[in-house]
Amino acid sequence: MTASVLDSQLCLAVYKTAHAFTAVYRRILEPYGLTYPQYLVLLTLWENEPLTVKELGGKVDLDSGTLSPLLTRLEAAGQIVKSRNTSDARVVKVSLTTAGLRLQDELRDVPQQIGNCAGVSREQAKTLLDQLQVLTKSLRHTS
Amino acid sequence: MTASVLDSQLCLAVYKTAHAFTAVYRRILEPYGLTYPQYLVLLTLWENEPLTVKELGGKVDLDSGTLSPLLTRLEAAGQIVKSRNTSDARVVKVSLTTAGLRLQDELRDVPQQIGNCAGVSREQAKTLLDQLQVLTKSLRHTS
DNA sequence: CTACGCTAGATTGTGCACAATTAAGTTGTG
DNA sequence: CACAACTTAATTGTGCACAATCTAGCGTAG
Repeated sequence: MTASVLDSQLCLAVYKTAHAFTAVYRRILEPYGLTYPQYLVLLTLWENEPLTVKELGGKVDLDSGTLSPLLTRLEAAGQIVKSRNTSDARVVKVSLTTAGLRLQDELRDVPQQIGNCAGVSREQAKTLLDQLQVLTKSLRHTS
Repeated sequence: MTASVLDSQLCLAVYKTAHAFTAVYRRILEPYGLTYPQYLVLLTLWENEPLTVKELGGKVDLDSGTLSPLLTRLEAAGQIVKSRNTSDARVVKVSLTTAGLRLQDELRDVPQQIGNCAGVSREQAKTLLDQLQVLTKSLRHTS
């Protein structure tokens, strides 16, 4: 087997692992009416609220085409509020509502639940994480 | 840092690596009018043609809700043909057209190109692959 | 033969990903 | 001031992911 075929398999494996992860998140988050990307956005806001759409997009690696409708849904669900900046009307500021803040506490056990399902040791997780970050950097650099 | 937070980061890393990979595939496959999932379907057919929709779905891990429209697009693009089985009219057989077969040769360098972009050694790729497969199995088992 | 249950695919509806375009607002320069 | 260049978000269009439902066809028990 050549190295390149291995790389193709690697892509497929990453692809399938990502789906397996989101399936687990879906099961856990479904009772709260959240998807994994929405949860990611909330995680980011819990740490850094408030953020502009652009800042948020930079942190979660999503552009306005994905983020705009996602934020609209989160706002409709009552978790966040969008407001135009007064000094620069191009900028939209995203803040948490009381309900959105409360979710942080309600979802505090999610990482633990994910950890249980992943079932890898701390050392394995760290190693895997490092390798994936190197790989991602390499893929981004050449594309 | 707790192990569970590490697992959350691991999910995010997998998620980002998957996107980085598909971005590379997108760039490579775009001249051929193909997406990564479409390429996966063709890869499978090049090895096993003809296949039923169900067999194909089992191999690429996609259900009919995703596969049906994808196959419709591949058929519209002239790469495949769908035909009802005569003995059991519920079954749809998916075959390659001459153009679809020719693509196998035109795309023979794709794994090599992916390998160049990934830039990992054969040993690293193998290790990573194994770890991801174990992780995926664990995630599927518990969800 | 009829009815029930099962299977294969297709369809519908919601949401994400992303390229391309648009709209609105801001800033710098003549 | 006028206006071109740039920035921020939103919108549009295509395609994937997946749950839920629907339809058609098959097979068997009664």
